Amino acid sequence: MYKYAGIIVNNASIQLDKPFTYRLPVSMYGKIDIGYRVKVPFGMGNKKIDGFIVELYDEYKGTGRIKEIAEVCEEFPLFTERDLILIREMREKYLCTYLDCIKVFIPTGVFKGMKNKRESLVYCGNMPEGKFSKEIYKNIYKIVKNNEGIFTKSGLSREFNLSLSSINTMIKNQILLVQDKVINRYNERIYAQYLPKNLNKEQQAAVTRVLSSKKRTFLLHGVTGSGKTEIYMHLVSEMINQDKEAIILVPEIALTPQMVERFKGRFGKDISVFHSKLSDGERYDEWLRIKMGKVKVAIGARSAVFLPFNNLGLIVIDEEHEGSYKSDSNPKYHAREIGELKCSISGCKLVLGSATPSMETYYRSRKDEIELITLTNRADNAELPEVEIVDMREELLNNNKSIFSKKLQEAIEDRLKKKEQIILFLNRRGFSTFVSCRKCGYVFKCNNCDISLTYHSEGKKLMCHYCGEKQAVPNKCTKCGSKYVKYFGVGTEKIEQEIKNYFPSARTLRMDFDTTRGKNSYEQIYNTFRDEKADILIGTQMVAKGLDFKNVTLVGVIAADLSLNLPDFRSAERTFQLITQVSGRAGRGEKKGVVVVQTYNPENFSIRYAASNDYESFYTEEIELRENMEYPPFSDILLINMSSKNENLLIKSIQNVGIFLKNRLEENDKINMLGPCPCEISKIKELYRWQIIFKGKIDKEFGENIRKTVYELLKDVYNDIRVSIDVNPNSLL
DNA sequence: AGCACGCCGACT
DNA sequence: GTCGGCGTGCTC
Repeated sequence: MYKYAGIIVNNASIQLDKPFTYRLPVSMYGKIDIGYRVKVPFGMGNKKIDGFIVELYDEYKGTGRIKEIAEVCEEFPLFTERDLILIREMREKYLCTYLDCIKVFIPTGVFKGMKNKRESLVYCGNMPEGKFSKEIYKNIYKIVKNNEGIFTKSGLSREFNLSLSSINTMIKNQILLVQDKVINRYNERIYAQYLPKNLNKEQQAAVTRVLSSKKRTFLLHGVTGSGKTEIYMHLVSEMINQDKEAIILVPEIALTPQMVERFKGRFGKDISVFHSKLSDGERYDEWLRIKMGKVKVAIGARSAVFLPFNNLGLIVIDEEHEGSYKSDSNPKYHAREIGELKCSISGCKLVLGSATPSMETYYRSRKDEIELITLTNRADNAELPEVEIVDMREELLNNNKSIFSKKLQEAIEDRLKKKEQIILFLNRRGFSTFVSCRKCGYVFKCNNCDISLTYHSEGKKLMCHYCGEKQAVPNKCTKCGSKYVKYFGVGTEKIEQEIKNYFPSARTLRMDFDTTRGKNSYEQIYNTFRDEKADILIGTQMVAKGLDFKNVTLVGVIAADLSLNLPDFRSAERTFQLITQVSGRAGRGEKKGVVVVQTYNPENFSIRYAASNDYESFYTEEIELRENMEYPPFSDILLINMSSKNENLLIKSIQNVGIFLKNRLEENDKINMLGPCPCEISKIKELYRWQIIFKGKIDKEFGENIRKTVYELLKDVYNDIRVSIDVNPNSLL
């Protein structure tokens, strides 16, 4: 019989990141287990705080004084022993605390004392006799009889226009009864059915391979439009047949309405949808529904990978190359890595899908750690679009100073005439992306960040895209006072204006961060374009993902180089992915699509191979670069980022850390240290930013060492300096 | 992270 | 002689 428990207390301090031993009161013997939440007295004041049970033992051999657990919070554990394995792994891998890792398994509602929502529903009681035989009471009774247990008192009075006081009188005399019932906060809408489609041979083969192979992880590499969603759905159906459960991860649930609609339409009440707009209560209810085994399938963004299924058979990660699968707050996990860990712990399967797999994943499929399944055809035999690269330097030589090449202009005109639709992609919002003085060259910068300001024509303000600060439009240079302030660089707002100049009759829609801020604005834009009430959709990344419009036959990439020139080792990969993804929006119906890619680097390999839809060649060239430079997948990167409002203190502190770690690294020739140096973006929201990068084989021992050293060295300046440690970060900016 | 303890200066 | 400033160190 367990008499003692190791408990992680709910306190975010790293110094408390270890189990504390508590005694179980006799009344709790045999009643609690790993994963239970309890209240424990903690500290000198014995304040009651939350704790989570991570260990259980029969006797206590230590010497310190021991306190007793005060109470158990829920009658069920919040995480399982299997989850605990994952919690331990995550803590070591991502260099964070137990508590960070525990919290991802638990909906926030639990900590706010969230309970099941109950409502008092009205039922019929004794027959209305005596003074209740009056018509108004009989009428109420009849209505309740027809709607027993459906409405609350106020609901009845509202829906049927009944007198609330009459209802109350009837309740008092037990003509009507009231009973508490747990209700689900989640609104159970019925969705248009989405029936299974017949799979083509390739799709069928993919399903069979996933189900029959002994391997656990699969990469479904299929061209855009190859029908990966339908494969996922067949796999999920098969799981349900086997009485197993499935999780579908999508990059950003708000941007994949089609995928969500299809899954809802197919799996109806068996599916749970997690999106960021759910309230704490709704989230808690859905979480509980899954825990109680009432739901078979969940679809959601990266955190859905932690949902408490009991008999998980399948995890699908769609568009696995997407950056949003990496968390940027602690634990800084990657959903793909969690998926794999989960699969090895519980024996389920992991299917990664992408038209443009990440270098890491494809590399591993080449080494046969992952089973590669390739889909070469579009599902309903639609042809891949034809892609043309336009050299914008030549446009300039031919005296075309517009942002549209001649080719693109002609193509737009042609589609407008044919009443076909167009998507124009530019990975930058706003009107002009920087404002500069022509006399002295001064570039207008944000006061709080090391970022040049973007001019927004809506609102006529200069805006910082990092902190959101707005400045009035300047009429003279802040530095030299000259009046020659000019606007440079093109954003989506400018494209929209230029389209209006060139094609005044065209109906345009803009889809970017600025136009999708409202609650349903994304859906509105999406529906308007789908219903063909607009001709041209202009947008940022948002238009590159998942959109499936049959009438789009032209996609224009306004400036393919933008993502290429970022000082980040993933910029070529990102460029290839973006161009491929956005090109895939063209020609999804019966008509063939055309893509025009405008660039100043037409010979760049990522642009060239994206245009020829040649993933293999892109991979071959890029992987060689990665190997030469020792970047992932040939190494790990550990990023220590420190920031502070106090620049001097920051530099002093990080240099101190740097010297210490450099000395410690001398005996290790497998790891390189870069820095300390200022980050590429050296200031954000008044915080100066510096970083140290480690490149090499980062094992758990080395990671733990770094973590301890950094926190130890910084403990005196902890209030003034923020530290972030990120293993394999998304970017190094 | 909190919170109590403790050791100094300004005040009734 | 007391109130309260925040530096220090511990939390099963």
